[in-house]
Amino acid sequence: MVRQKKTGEFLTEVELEFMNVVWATGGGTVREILAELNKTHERAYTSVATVLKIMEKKGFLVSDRQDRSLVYHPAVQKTAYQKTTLRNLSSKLFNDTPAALVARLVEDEDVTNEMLEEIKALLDERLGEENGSR
Amino acid sequence: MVRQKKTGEFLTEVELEFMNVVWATGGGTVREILAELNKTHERAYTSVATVLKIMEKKGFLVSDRQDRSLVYHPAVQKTAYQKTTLRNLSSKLFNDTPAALVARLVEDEDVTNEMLEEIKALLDERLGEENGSR
DNA sequence: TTGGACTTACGATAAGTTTAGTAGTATGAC
DNA sequence: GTCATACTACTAAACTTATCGTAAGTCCAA
Repeated sequence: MVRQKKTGEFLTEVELEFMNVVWATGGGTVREILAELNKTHERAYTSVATVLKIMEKKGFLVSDRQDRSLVYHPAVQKTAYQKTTLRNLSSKLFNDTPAALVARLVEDEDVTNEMLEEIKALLDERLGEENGSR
Repeated sequence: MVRQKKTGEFLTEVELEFMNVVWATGGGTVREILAELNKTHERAYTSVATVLKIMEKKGFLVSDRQDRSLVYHPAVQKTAYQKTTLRNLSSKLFNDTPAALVARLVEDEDVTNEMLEEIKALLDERLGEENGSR
């Protein structure tokens, strides 16, 4: 039987690595993105160029031409992607209950009390906001 | 160049679907797992058998033989897998700051105030626990 | 003006994913 | 004993991912 996986909804491992660079820097030429990536992991120029092209086709990047070079920019905001990813994770692995997700996060010994307080502050902020607005 | 992706650390889309059945039921024969899966998505018997075998090789499942049939069981607890997944997500997409993750979660309009209160309660529980224990 | 340097486009390759067919083996009914 | 049944093992096909090489075009300098 023929497959037909709906592709491109989420970033692959490598694509995410690329995207993090683009998000952090705001984008740039293949050469510039390559330079940034190679700080942690050597890759050939053409490898980077190919992946960037694929990412554009998938809608994660846009490009415009400056001189002879393509300049890539994010087409999706990091916050938006974080949101869809969390929503997906919540639905696929946490039964659509975000509280369960946070519960697991909170269980992690490596999460410090400071972090927890920080998280609590965020919740209070949102809760207070809601009450104040109605 | 040869690729050598470190495979099997995380479940694929389909594997996660399978694993959710195994976690929910505690496991069973290919026939039983197939029956459960086919409630939402028709698949051939051999497709299911193949994926289960791969998952065993990857270490997500164990099997023992009962009569002629293989009976599969989870080799990894759901909570443990949730934890590694969250840790990975936090590191790759949230700069290793779980608070940022929760911030994005809390922003989601579909997360109700009840859920938020529930989350807050979890935090208080863990924070109180820590204080009491030292 | 020609040759190097740089660029993108395209193709190749190897491995992983997802689906399912076929073969071979064992069991139980008749 | 033989035949249908049911199971696993093996194979394969189509597609995605990740890597990189080669070709072809453009531009600048000697």
